[in-house]
Amino acid sequence: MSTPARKEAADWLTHAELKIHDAGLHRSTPRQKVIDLLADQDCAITALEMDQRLSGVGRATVYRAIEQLEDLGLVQKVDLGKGAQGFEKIDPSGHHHHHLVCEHCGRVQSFEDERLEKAIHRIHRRGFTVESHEITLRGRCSDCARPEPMSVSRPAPTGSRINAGARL
Amino acid sequence: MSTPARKEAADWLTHAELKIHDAGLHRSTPRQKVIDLLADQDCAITALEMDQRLSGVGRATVYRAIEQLEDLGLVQKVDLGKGAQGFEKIDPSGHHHHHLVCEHCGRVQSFEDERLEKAIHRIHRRGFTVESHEITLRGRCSDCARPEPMSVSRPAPTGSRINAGARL
DNA sequence: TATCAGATTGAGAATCAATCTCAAAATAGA
DNA sequence: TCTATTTTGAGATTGATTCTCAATCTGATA
Ligand SMILES: [Zn+2]
Ligand SMILES: [Zn+2]
Ligand SMILES: [Zn+2]
Ligand SMILES: [Zn+2]
Repeated sequence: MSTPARKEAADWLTHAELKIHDAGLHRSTPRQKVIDLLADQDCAITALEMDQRLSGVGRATVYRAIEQLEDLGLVQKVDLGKGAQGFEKIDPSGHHHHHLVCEHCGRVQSFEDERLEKAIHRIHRRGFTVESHEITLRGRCSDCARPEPMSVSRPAPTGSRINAGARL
Repeated sequence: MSTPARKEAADWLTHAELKIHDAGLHRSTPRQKVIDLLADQDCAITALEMDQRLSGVGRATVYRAIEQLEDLGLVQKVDLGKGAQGFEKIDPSGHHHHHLVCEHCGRVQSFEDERLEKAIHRIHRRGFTVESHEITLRGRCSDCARPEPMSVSRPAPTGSRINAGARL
Protein backbone atom coordinates (compact mmCIF):
# COMPACT_ATOMS: atom_id res chain seq x y z
CA MET A 1 0.00 0.00 0.00
CA SER A 2 1.03 3.62 -0.32
CA THR A 3 -1.24 5.68 1.88
CA PRO A 4 0.02 9.11 2.94
CA ALA A 5 0.75 7.61 6.36
CA ARG A 6 2.91 4.92 4.82
CA LYS A 7 4.81 7.48 2.81
CA GLU A 8 5.36 9.58 5.90
CA ALA A 9 6.71 6.57 7.74
CA ALA A 10 9.20 5.95 4.94
CA ASP A 11 10.21 9.59 4.98
CA TRP A 12 10.79 9.48 8.68
CA LEU A 13 12.84 6.32 8.46
CA THR A 14 15.11 7.81 5.82
CA HIS A 15 15.42 11.02 7.73
CA ALA A 16 16.14 9.21 10.98
CA GLU A 17 18.81 7.00 9.49
CA LEU A 18 20.51 10.02 7.99
CA LYS A 19 20.53 11.90 11.27
CA ILE A 20 21.79 8.86 13.12
CA HIS A 21 24.64 8.61 10.69
CA ASP A 22 25.41 12.31 10.84
CA ALA A 23 25.62 12.09 14.58
CA GLY A 24 28.44 9.61 14.14
CA LEU A 25 26.47 6.71 15.54
CA HIS A 26 27.08 3.22 14.26
CA ARG A 27 24.49 1.29 12.33
CA SER A 28 23.82 -1.60 14.66
CA THR A 29 21.15 -4.24 14.32
CA PRO A 30 19.52 -3.77 17.73
CA ARG A 31 19.14 -0.01 17.38
CA GLN A 32 17.93 -0.41 13.83
CA LYS A 33 15.18 -2.71 15.06
CA VAL A 34 14.03 -0.06 17.47
CA ILE A 35 13.98 2.54 14.72
CA ASP A 36 12.11 0.25 12.35
CA LEU A 37 9.49 -0.48 14.98
CA LEU A 38 8.94 3.20 15.64
CA ALA A 39 8.70 3.88 11.92
CA ASP A 40 5.89 1.34 11.73
CA GLN A 41 3.72 2.98 14.38
CA ASP A 42 1.14 5.60 13.53
CA CYS A 43 0.88 6.70 17.15
CA ALA A 44 2.62 6.33 20.47
CA ILE A 45 4.03 3.09 21.84
CA THR A 46 5.50 2.57 25.29
CA ALA A 47 9.12 1.66 25.89
CA LEU A 48 8.12 -1.54 27.61
CA GLU A 49 5.88 -2.55 24.75
CA MET A 50 8.75 -2.02 22.36
CA ASP A 51 10.96 -4.16 24.54
CA GLN A 52 8.39 -6.93 24.53
CA ARG A 53 7.90 -6.86 20.80
CA LEU A 54 11.57 -6.79 19.93
CA SER A 55 13.34 -10.08 20.40
CA GLY A 56 17.07 -9.95 20.32
CA VAL A 57 17.14 -6.44 21.73
CA GLY A 58 17.96 -5.82 25.37
CA ARG A 59 15.86 -3.55 27.54
CA ALA A 60 18.78 -1.21 28.07
CA THR A 61 19.22 -0.85 24.35
CA VAL A 62 15.59 0.02 23.81
CA TYR A 63 15.74 2.79 26.39
CA ARG A 64 19.08 4.00 25.12
CA ALA A 65 17.91 4.14 21.53
CA ILE A 66 14.79 6.05 22.52
CA GLU A 67 16.88 8.56 24.41
CA GLN A 68 19.21 9.04 21.45
CA LEU A 69 16.32 9.50 19.09
CA GLU A 70 14.80 12.02 21.48
CA ASP A 71 18.05 13.95 21.63
CA LEU A 72 18.17 14.03 17.85
CA GLY A 73 14.61 15.33 17.72
CA LEU A 74 13.37 12.20 15.99
CA VAL A 75 10.89 10.98 18.58
CA GLN A 76 8.94 12.62 21.35
CA LYS A 77 7.40 11.48 24.57
CA VAL A 78 3.64 11.64 24.94
CA ASP A 79 1.58 11.28 28.07
CA LEU A 80 -0.89 8.41 27.71
CA GLY A 81 -2.68 8.96 30.99
CA LYS A 82 -2.55 6.74 34.09
CA GLY A 83 1.12 7.64 34.30
CA ALA A 84 1.97 5.74 31.12
CA GLN A 85 4.54 7.31 28.83
CA GLY A 86 4.61 6.58 25.12
CA PHE A 87 6.89 7.59 22.29
CA GLU A 88 6.15 8.46 18.71
CA LYS A 89 8.15 9.63 15.76
CA ILE A 90 8.36 13.30 14.87
CA ASP A 91 7.78 13.79 11.18
CA PRO A 92 10.39 16.07 9.56
CA SER A 93 7.61 17.93 7.75
CA GLY A 94 6.26 19.17 11.07
CA HIS A 95 3.01 17.36 10.45
CA HIS A 96 1.69 16.00 13.73
CA HIS A 97 -1.39 15.10 15.72
CA HIS A 98 -2.59 15.29 19.30
CA HIS A 99 -4.46 12.86 21.51
CA LEU A 100 -7.83 12.03 22.98
CA VAL A 101 -7.51 9.74 25.97
CA CYS A 102 -10.47 7.91 27.49
CA GLU A 103 -10.20 8.27 31.25
CA HIS A 104 -12.12 5.09 31.72
CA CYS A 105 -10.56 2.50 29.45
CA GLY A 106 -7.33 4.26 28.53
CA ARG A 107 -7.98 4.09 24.81
CA VAL A 108 -6.00 6.67 22.83
CA GLN A 109 -7.16 8.30 19.61
CA SER A 110 -5.36 10.91 17.61
CA PHE A 111 -6.78 14.08 16.13
CA GLU A 112 -5.64 17.09 14.17
CA ASP A 113 -7.02 20.60 14.34
CA GLU A 114 -5.62 23.44 12.34
CA ARG A 115 -7.33 26.14 14.35
CA LEU A 116 -5.80 24.80 17.51
CA GLU A 117 -2.35 24.80 15.95
CA LYS A 118 -2.76 28.43 14.97
CA ALA A 119 -3.74 29.37 18.50
CA ILE A 120 -0.75 27.51 19.87
CA HIS A 121 1.68 29.22 17.56
CA ARG A 122 0.40 32.61 18.59
CA ILE A 123 1.51 32.06 22.14
CA HIS A 124 4.77 33.73 23.05
CA ARG A 125 6.17 34.32 26.51
CA ARG A 126 9.17 36.51 26.95
CA GLY A 127 12.26 34.65 28.01
CA PHE A 128 10.87 31.32 26.96
CA THR A 129 11.57 29.69 23.60
CA VAL A 130 8.83 27.24 22.73
CA GLU A 131 10.17 24.27 20.81
CA SER A 132 7.25 21.87 20.92
CA HIS A 133 3.84 21.39 22.42
CA GLU A 134 1.66 18.59 23.69
CA ILE A 135 -2.11 18.66 23.90
CA THR A 136 -4.25 15.98 25.45
CA LEU A 137 -8.02 15.95 25.63
CA ARG A 138 -9.40 13.66 28.32
CA GLY A 139 -12.88 12.30 28.62
CA ARG A 140 -14.98 9.33 27.63
CA CYS A 141 -14.99 7.35 24.46
CA SER A 142 -18.29 6.03 23.12
CA ASP A 143 -17.78 2.63 24.73
CA CYS A 144 -17.43 4.21 28.14
CA ALA A 145 -20.23 6.76 28.09
CA ARG A 146 -21.33 8.21 31.42
CA PRO A 147 -23.13 8.17 33.72
CA GLU A 148 -21.39 5.23 35.25
CA PRO A 149 -23.70 3.23 37.55
CA MET A 150 -22.49 3.66 41.11
CA SER A 151 -20.51 0.44 41.00
CA VAL A 152 -17.60 0.01 43.34
CA SER A 153 -14.89 -1.06 40.96
CA ARG A 154 -14.18 -0.05 37.39
CA PRO A 155 -14.35 -2.98 34.99
CA ALA A 156 -12.20 -1.50 32.26
CA PRO A 157 -13.21 -2.57 28.77
CA THR A 158 -10.79 -4.83 26.99
CA GLY A 159 -8.73 -4.02 23.94
CA SER A 160 -5.53 -2.26 23.06
CA ARG A 161 -4.84 0.87 25.02
CA ILE A 162 -3.63 2.62 21.94
CA ASN A 163 -5.85 3.05 18.92
CA ALA A 164 -3.98 4.26 15.89
CA GLY A 165 -5.04 7.42 14.16
CA ALA A 166 -8.70 7.28 13.35
CA ARG A 167 -8.82 10.71 11.83
CA LEU A 168 -12.31 11.80 12.84
CA MET B 1 -3.11 39.12 52.08
CA SER B 2 -6.18 38.63 49.91
CA THR B 3 -5.01 38.30 46.34
CA PRO B 4 -7.35 36.65 43.87
CA ALA B 5 -5.17 33.55 44.10
CA ARG B 6 -5.61 33.42 47.85
CA LYS B 7 -9.34 33.75 47.52
CA GLU B 8 -9.44 30.99 44.95
CA ALA B 9 -7.48 28.76 47.27
CA ALA B 10 -10.02 29.34 50.04
CA ASP B 11 -12.86 28.64 47.63
CA TRP B 12 -11.28 25.40 46.59
CA LEU B 13 -10.71 24.32 50.16
CA THR B 14 -14.33 24.92 51.09
CA HIS B 15 -15.54 23.22 47.97
CA ALA B 16 -13.23 20.26 48.52
CA GLU B 17 -14.27 19.77 52.12
CA LEU B 18 -17.90 19.82 51.10
CA LYS B 19 -17.40 17.26 48.39
CA ILE B 20 -15.37 15.05 50.70
CA HIS B 21 -18.19 15.14 53.20
CA ASP B 22 -20.85 14.50 50.58
CA ALA B 23 -18.94 11.46 49.44
CA GLY B 24 -19.39 10.03 52.92
CA LEU B 25 -15.70 10.26 53.74
CA HIS B 26 -14.62 10.94 57.28
CA ARG B 27 -12.79 14.07 58.31
CA SER B 28 -9.43 12.70 59.36
CA THR B 29 -6.37 14.68 60.32
CA PRO B 30 -3.92 13.07 57.87
CA ARG B 31 -6.16 13.53 54.85
CA GLN B 32 -6.99 17.04 55.91
CA LYS B 33 -3.28 17.87 55.96
CA VAL B 34 -2.98 16.68 52.38
CA ILE B 35 -5.94 18.80 51.34
CA ASP B 36 -4.60 21.86 53.13
CA LEU B 37 -1.24 21.48 51.46
CA LEU B 38 -2.81 21.25 48.02
CA ALA B 39 -4.96 24.28 48.77
CA ASP B 40 -1.78 26.24 49.47
CA GLN B 41 -0.15 25.51 46.13
CA ASP B 42 -0.58 27.74 43.10
CA CYS B 43 0.71 25.07 40.76
CA ALA B 44 1.54 21.39 40.63
CA ILE B 45 3.36 19.52 43.37
CA THR B 46 4.53 15.90 43.21
CA ALA B 47 3.20 13.19 45.49
CA LEU B 48 6.63 12.55 46.92
CA GLU B 49 7.16 16.20 47.67
CA MET B 50 3.88 16.25 49.53
CA ASP B 51 4.95 13.20 51.50
CA GLN B 52 8.22 14.89 52.44
CA ARG B 53 6.57 18.10 53.54
CA LEU B 54 3.87 16.44 55.60
CA SER B 55 5.04 15.01 58.88
CA GLY B 56 2.65 12.69 60.60
CA VAL B 57 1.19 11.51 57.34
CA GLY B 58 2.13 8.17 55.86
CA ARG B 59 3.12 7.78 52.27
CA ALA B 60 0.20 5.48 51.58
CA THR B 61 -2.19 8.08 52.91
CA VAL B 62 -0.78 10.78 50.67
CA TYR B 63 -1.25 8.65 47.58
CA ARG B 64 -4.66 7.51 48.72
CA ALA B 65 -5.87 11.02 49.40
CA ILE B 66 -4.65 12.20 46.01
CA GLU B 67 -6.51 9.38 44.32
CA GLN B 68 -9.71 10.19 46.17
CA LEU B 69 -9.43 13.84 45.30
CA GLU B 70 -8.86 12.91 41.69
CA ASP B 71 -11.94 10.70 41.68
CA LEU B 72 -13.97 13.57 43.10
CA GLY B 73 -12.69 15.90 40.40
CA LEU B 74 -10.87 18.06 42.92
CA VAL B 75 -7.31 17.63 41.68
CA GLN B 76 -5.75 16.66 38.41
CA LYS B 77 -2.51 15.14 37.34
CA VAL B 78 -0.14 17.20 35.24
CA ASP B 79 2.90 16.04 33.35
CA LEU B 80 6.00 17.89 34.54
CA GLY B 81 8.36 16.42 31.99
CA LYS B 82 11.17 13.90 32.59
CA GLY B 83 8.45 11.48 33.63
CA ALA B 84 7.59 13.49 36.76
CA GLN B 85 3.92 13.66 37.67
CA GLY B 86 2.49 16.55 39.65
CA PHE B 87 -0.93 17.29 41.05
CA GLU B 88 -2.81 20.54 41.32
CA LYS B 89 -6.23 21.55 42.50
CA ILE B 90 -9.05 22.08 40.04
CA ASP B 91 -10.84 25.33 40.78
CA PRO B 92 -14.64 24.94 40.86
CA SER B 93 -14.98 28.09 38.76
CA GLY B 94 -13.27 26.37 35.87
CA HIS B 95 -10.46 28.90 35.96
CA HIS B 96 -7.20 27.17 35.15
CA HIS B 97 -3.79 27.55 33.58
CA HIS B 98 -1.41 25.49 31.48
CA HIS B 99 2.32 24.93 31.63
CA LEU B 100 5.62 25.87 30.07
CA VAL B 101 8.30 23.32 30.86
CA CYS B 102 11.99 23.97 30.29
CA GLU B 103 13.42 20.85 28.69
CA HIS B 104 16.81 21.68 30.08
CA CYS B 105 16.35 22.50 33.75
CA GLY B 106 12.85 21.23 34.30
CA ARG B 107 11.53 24.54 35.53
CA VAL B 108 7.77 24.87 35.23
CA GLN B 109 5.89 28.12 34.62
CA SER B 110 2.17 28.55 34.23
CA PHE B 111 0.37 30.60 31.62
CA GLU B 112 -3.15 31.42 30.57
CA ASP B 113 -4.39 32.15 27.07
CA GLU B 114 -7.99 32.86 26.28
CA ARG B 115 -7.62 32.36 22.57
CA LEU B 116 -6.20 28.92 23.13
CA GLU B 117 -9.09 28.01 25.41
CA LYS B 118 -11.57 29.05 22.76
CA ALA B 119 -9.83 26.90 20.18
CA ILE B 120 -9.84 23.96 22.55
CA HIS B 121 -13.53 24.26 23.28
CA ARG B 122 -14.36 24.26 19.62
CA ILE B 123 -12.98 20.78 19.19
CA HIS B 124 -15.59 18.06 19.10
CA ARG B 125 -15.13 14.48 17.98
CA ARG B 126 -18.14 12.28 17.55
CA GLY B 127 -18.36 9.54 20.11
CA PHE B 128 -15.95 11.22 22.47
CA THR B 129 -17.00 13.43 25.37
CA VAL B 130 -14.22 15.79 26.30
CA GLU B 131 -14.11 16.46 30.03
CA SER B 132 -10.77 18.20 30.45
CA HIS B 133 -7.63 19.08 28.59
CA GLU B 134 -3.94 19.45 29.26
CA ILE B 135 -1.57 21.63 27.29
CA THR B 136 2.18 21.72 27.76
CA LEU B 137 4.60 23.92 25.89
CA ARG B 138 8.17 22.67 25.98
CA GLY B 139 11.31 24.60 25.23
CA ARG B 140 13.99 26.65 26.90
CA CYS B 141 13.68 29.14 29.70
CA SER B 142 15.87 32.23 29.63
CA ASP B 143 18.44 30.66 31.94
CA CYS B 144 18.90 27.76 29.57
CA ALA B 145 19.01 29.53 26.21
CA ARG B 146 20.48 27.59 23.31
CA PRO B 147 22.76 26.90 21.62
CA GLU B 148 24.28 24.63 24.20
CA PRO B 149 28.04 24.31 23.82
CA MET B 150 28.86 20.75 22.82
CA SER B 151 29.58 19.74 26.38
CA VAL B 152 29.30 16.10 27.31
CA SER B 153 27.08 16.32 30.35
CA ARG B 154 24.22 18.64 31.17
CA PRO B 155 24.86 20.70 34.29
CA ALA B 156 21.25 21.49 35.13
CA PRO B 157 20.79 24.88 36.78
CA THR B 158 19.87 24.81 40.42
CA GLY B 159 16.61 25.90 41.95
CA SER B 160 13.10 24.57 42.41
CA ARG B 161 11.73 22.58 39.55
CA ILE B 162 8.37 24.23 39.91
CA ASN B 163 7.98 27.98 39.57
CA ALA B 164 4.59 29.20 40.67
CA GLY B 165 2.41 31.17 38.32
CA ALA B 166 4.42 34.02 36.91
CA ARG B 167 1.64 35.31 34.71
CA LEU B 168 3.61 36.68 31.79
C1' DT C 1 -21.65 9.77 76.82
C1' DA C 2 -21.04 4.85 75.47
C1' DT C 3 -21.03 1.84 71.69
C1' DC C 4 -19.83 -0.04 67.35
C1' DA C 5 -19.86 -0.68 62.30
C1' DG C 6 -17.37 1.06 58.95
C1' DA C 7 -13.75 4.22 57.45
C1' DT C 8 -8.88 5.31 57.87
C1' DT C 9 -4.18 4.88 58.75
C1' DG C 10 0.85 3.68 58.13
C1' DA C 11 5.02 0.66 58.41
C1' DG C 12 6.89 -2.22 55.59
C1' DA C 13 6.68 -5.44 51.72
C1' DA C 14 5.86 -5.83 46.94
C1' DT C 15 5.64 -4.23 42.28
C1' DC C 16 7.02 -2.03 38.21
C1' DA C 17 9.28 1.11 35.18
C1' DA C 18 13.52 3.01 34.24
C1' DT C 19 18.53 3.42 34.88
C1' DC C 20 23.10 1.79 35.67
C1' DT C 21 27.25 -1.33 35.33
C1' DC C 22 30.78 -3.25 32.87
C1' DA C 23 32.79 -7.07 30.45
C1' DA C 24 32.08 -8.91 25.94
C1' DA C 25 30.86 -8.15 21.08
C1' DA C 26 30.24 -5.40 17.00
C1' DT C 27 31.47 -1.55 13.85
C1' DA C 28 33.95 1.69 10.93
C1' DG C 29 37.80 3.26 9.00
C1' DA C 30 42.68 2.86 8.02
C1' DT D 1 43.08 -7.25 8.71
C1' DC D 2 43.66 -4.49 12.72
C1' DT D 3 42.30 -1.48 16.30
C1' DA D 4 40.20 2.42 18.50
C1' DT D 5 35.46 3.33 19.48
C1' DT D 6 31.00 2.44 19.92
C1' DT D 7 27.42 -0.64 21.26
C1' DT D 8 25.23 -4.23 23.62
C1' DG D 9 22.59 -6.80 27.33
C1' DA D 10 22.10 -9.65 31.64
C1' DG D 11 21.47 -8.52 35.90
C1' DA D 12 21.75 -5.33 39.74
C1' DT D 13 19.97 -1.01 41.38
C1' DT D 14 17.16 2.83 41.98
C1' DG D 15 13.02 5.25 42.77
C1' DA D 16 8.20 5.95 42.57
C1' DT D 17 3.89 3.99 43.46
C1' DT D 18 0.83 0.38 45.18
C1' DC D 19 -0.47 -3.16 48.32
C1' DT D 20 -1.31 -5.47 52.87
C1' DC D 21 -3.58 -5.77 57.03
C1' DA D 22 -3.77 -5.23 61.98
C1' DA D 23 -4.46 -1.29 64.85
C1' DT D 24 -6.83 3.11 65.28
C1' DC D 25 -10.13 6.63 64.53
C1' DT D 26 -14.85 8.70 63.28
C1' DG D 27 -19.54 9.61 63.01
C1' DA D 28 -23.95 8.20 63.99
C1' DT D 29 -26.94 6.42 67.15
C1' DA D 30 -28.83 4.95 71.55
ZN1 LIG E 1 0.00 9.87 18.58
ZN1 LIG F 1 0.06 20.75 17.55
ZN1 LIG G 1 0.01 24.47 37.29
ZN1 LIG H 1 -7.24 25.27 29.17
